Amino acid sequence: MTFDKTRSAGVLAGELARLYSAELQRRLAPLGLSAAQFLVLSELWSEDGQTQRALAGQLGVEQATMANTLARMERDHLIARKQHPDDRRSQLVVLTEVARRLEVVAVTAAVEVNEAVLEGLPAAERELFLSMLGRVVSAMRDGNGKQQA
Amino acid sequence: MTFDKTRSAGVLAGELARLYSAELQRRLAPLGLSAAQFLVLSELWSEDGQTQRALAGQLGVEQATMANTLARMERDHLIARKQHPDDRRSQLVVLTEVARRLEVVAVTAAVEVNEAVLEGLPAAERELFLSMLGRVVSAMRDGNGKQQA
DNA sequence: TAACATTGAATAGCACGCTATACAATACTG
DNA sequence: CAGTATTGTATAGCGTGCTATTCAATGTTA
Repeated sequence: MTFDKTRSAGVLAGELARLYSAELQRRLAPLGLSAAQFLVLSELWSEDGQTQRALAGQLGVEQATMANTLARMERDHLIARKQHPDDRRSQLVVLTEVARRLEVVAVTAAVEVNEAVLEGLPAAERELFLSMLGRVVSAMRDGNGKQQA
Repeated sequence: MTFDKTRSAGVLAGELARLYSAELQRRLAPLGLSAAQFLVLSELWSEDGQTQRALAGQLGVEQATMANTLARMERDHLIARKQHPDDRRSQLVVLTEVARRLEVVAVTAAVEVNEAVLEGLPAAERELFLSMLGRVVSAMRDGNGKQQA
């Protein structure tokens, strides 16, 4: 009755996630960005002026988590907030000039770190690995393991 | 110049890790255990009476992280501390009776959650996926992406 | 329209990662 | 042996995830 963490997909994914985010953080730190902030920015680079709830939905985190992350990003002058035109509860999150200028260099760094991760596998297996990861995540997201659909 | 998070091994691993740990947490909560605490216990079930530093090493977390986790586990009566026989700086972390009794049911739950993760893939691909994850993690651990060896 | 439900956001409080420090005990070295 | 380095823990402070709660604004409906 033992648990072999070296053969646990969950544990291995957790360790990979920590290693990845440490390395990305190391690369982004000179730009004044963290890994989580980078993900928010990458959504805004695709489409500026989104709502807090929309951003949380895109990245799959809770609204409260996004609220805190955005508060830190506002503090660090990466984003600003604009009144929503038709809903006074809501605000639109917009990029600052500074954040807009970081796109190319930050995306380049992130792409490189992701390539470094895949260097642990022979080139021929890399696509398959990404596809498997994607399928596992999707299956898990639509309620794998939960009784009721 | 965009970043596709659906094809980023790091982002996908992070999401898988969060989904896994939420599900495991859901299963372990009735036992009074969290996912991180389960990992510590699983080390102690293999070998009781380890040092804090040894536990941190086994699980690949920093000493400070382990110190905090152990403090919570002591608070929750899952572990106790015993004087180290030959080193007065150090203590041995030992299981409580309560924690010893949780082994079978907790390991069963964890195994089931890990099986649920793999259900996202056809049976024939599961071994390969675990092997790939393991190789990627190992490569990353021994300084992939870092300049100096 | 008045009452109720829903939605967007903020906040409190917790877990668990991290780095940086501090301190005592032990080990090494001149 | 004295002085210095190393080792084992603890603690402070922070980021980023979570749930639960609150509050204002908006929608719905009797």
